Amino acid sequence: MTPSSAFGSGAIIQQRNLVEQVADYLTQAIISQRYAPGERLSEVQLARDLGVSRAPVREAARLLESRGLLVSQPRRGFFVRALDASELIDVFDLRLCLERHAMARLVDNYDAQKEQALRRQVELMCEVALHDSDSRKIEEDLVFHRMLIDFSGNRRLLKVFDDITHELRLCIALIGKTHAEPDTIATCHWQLLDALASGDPQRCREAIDYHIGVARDYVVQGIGESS
Amino acid sequence: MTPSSAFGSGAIIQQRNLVEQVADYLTQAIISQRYAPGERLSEVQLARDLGVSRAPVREAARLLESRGLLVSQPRRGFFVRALDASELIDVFDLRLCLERHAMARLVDNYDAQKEQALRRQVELMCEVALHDSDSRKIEEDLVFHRMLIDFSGNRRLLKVFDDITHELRLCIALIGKTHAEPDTIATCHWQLLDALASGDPQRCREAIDYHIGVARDYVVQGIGESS
DNA sequence: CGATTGACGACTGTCGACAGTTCTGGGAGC
DNA sequence: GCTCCCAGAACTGTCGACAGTCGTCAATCG
Repeated sequence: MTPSSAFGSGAIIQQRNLVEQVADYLTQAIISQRYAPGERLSEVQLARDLGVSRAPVREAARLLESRGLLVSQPRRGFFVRALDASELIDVFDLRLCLERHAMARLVDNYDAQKEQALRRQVELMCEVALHDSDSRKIEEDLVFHRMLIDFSGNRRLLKVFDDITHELRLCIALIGKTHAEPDTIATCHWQLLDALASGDPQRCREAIDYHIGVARDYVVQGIGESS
Repeated sequence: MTPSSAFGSGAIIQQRNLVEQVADYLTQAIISQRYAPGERLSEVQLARDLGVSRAPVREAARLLESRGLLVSQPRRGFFVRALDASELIDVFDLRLCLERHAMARLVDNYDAQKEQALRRQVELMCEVALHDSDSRKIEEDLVFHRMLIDFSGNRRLLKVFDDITHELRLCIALIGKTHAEPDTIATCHWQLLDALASGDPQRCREAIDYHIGVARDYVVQGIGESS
């Protein structure tokens, strides 16, 4: 958690995996919109700024490309991913696809331990919603949904979710709006837990459809306004 | 430098993207099991064999890692992905998740053009099933399912499918069994088309559940035998 | 005055090299 | 004979350099 000012201006970084560090730096820079959508990134410039060579920069950029934060054009380099409304809808539709499936699998092997873990996370989210920053709220929300998918038991599903998580953060950052009010968040997520506890697949599906639908409409509306 | 003849039919390396070529070579080598599951790949060795430097080999390996054909361990290098039964089930469960969603979306905007394209593909598959090689059959089957997802209209969904396609090929190769008989293939896929034509979401869901379920059981049974 | 072209600069794709780490095989010790 | 340890080999992570390509902008031509 040390705010590596070493990354600020040409300082030398060592010790840990350079690729990982560069990837983290780039991810943060893109999410926080220090790089504008569509902006071209120069490998040489980046390498100079970070005090490393081009090799780790290239690898990190490829990694972020696979995560959907960058796009590459042959012989032209990397560009910051620019999401239009249509792509945004697709991302949330994919998210709905994943979470719907996870809920269906989860309701079949739901137990007290999982319920307690999820319940504690929602409580944490409610707490965070009152006091902390927007980004913290978003992170805790993502943690909840990641748990949902993790508990479904399909690791491959989780991997896909982890990938789109980065895109989701970008989406949320792009529209620049906070999540809804604390009580709204609470209500939405308690509904999910109630549905799971009921053991009724149909009810689970309706709950998650509503939940992701609300989030999607919220984001789509937001991008409509900001563009 | 040394225009190695290691590339299939002595093709010249220059001209096209080296990374892409190395990735294709590696993909083929892994799918065709010229590299055993779990086998370690040496960057230096590969670069020497292909007559290129390590840089494109590394990038290609990273690409295949993101596609699930290789796994990397820090400071130890790349290893050919070894799939156990559990991971295999997860992959097919993810596939079910994607295709189920695609069917649900597709049935809402189904039209004559899409129906005709799908119908033609099934006819091609029946034709191929009679005369061609196993790999060709598998490829045409994947083309059909890719069309299904493409027609659903969600490009992001398609990207995930394209990713797991490589894993699917690996799964199928690992169990070393052919697809079922031609008439079975035909029946299964006509059922999907019939369900779509009926416009009934429930029927679509049952059809795709059955279809992928059969494929999954087939592969899981296969890997149980081979291991 | 507008379109074309050619030179300049910047950048990507690719290469070989070096340092530190991991693996391997043989010898010493028990 | 078996185990442990150490030296050499091999490998990955990282670096700087070079060549070919792409974009830019100004000079030239119609």
